Amino acid sequence: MRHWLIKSEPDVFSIDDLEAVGREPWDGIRNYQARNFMRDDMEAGDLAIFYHSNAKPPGAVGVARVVGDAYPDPSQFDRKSKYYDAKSDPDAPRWLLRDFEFVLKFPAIVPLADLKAEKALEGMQVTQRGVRLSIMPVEPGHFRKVCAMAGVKAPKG
DNA sequence: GCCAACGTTGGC
DNA sequence: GCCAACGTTGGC
Repeated sequence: MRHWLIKSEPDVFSIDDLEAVGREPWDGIRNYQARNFMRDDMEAGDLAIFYHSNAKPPGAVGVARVVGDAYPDPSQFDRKSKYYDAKSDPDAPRWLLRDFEFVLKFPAIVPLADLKAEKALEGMQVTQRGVRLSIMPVEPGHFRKVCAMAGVKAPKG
């Protein structure tokens, strides 16, 4: 099983929103690297740290799980969507996504500043300057460490 | 709101 | 296929 980190702006879709709906298609990803992770490298059951970006403070707020297989992001064909992509061919969709389900919410946010300050998380991508991917892989040890910092037991895949 | 960093686009 | 211009991300 692999581990991931998924970013979301809480004003748009927060960990509380995921808890409320239970399961959510991760639509609107328009970056090829992030798409490739979802399409090629994720498997059902993989766990992801849910991260709030553009928040005060930004940081890790919970855990989600990959559900099911990759499939075309419907918003790319929706003319009214801000994610509409006129260049995507319905016969060969450019953007694929996965669904994520709620696993747990941390008792309190683990702020980015704390992640950066933690020696054991050295090299974790989200703490590195200039890394703007909205989906990125996380090492198993880093995943467990973030859960420990949050005061929760790392869930099993 | 600023701006550094990075990805994408498009002219050539 | 280079690279300048532009748009976006996201911390601060």
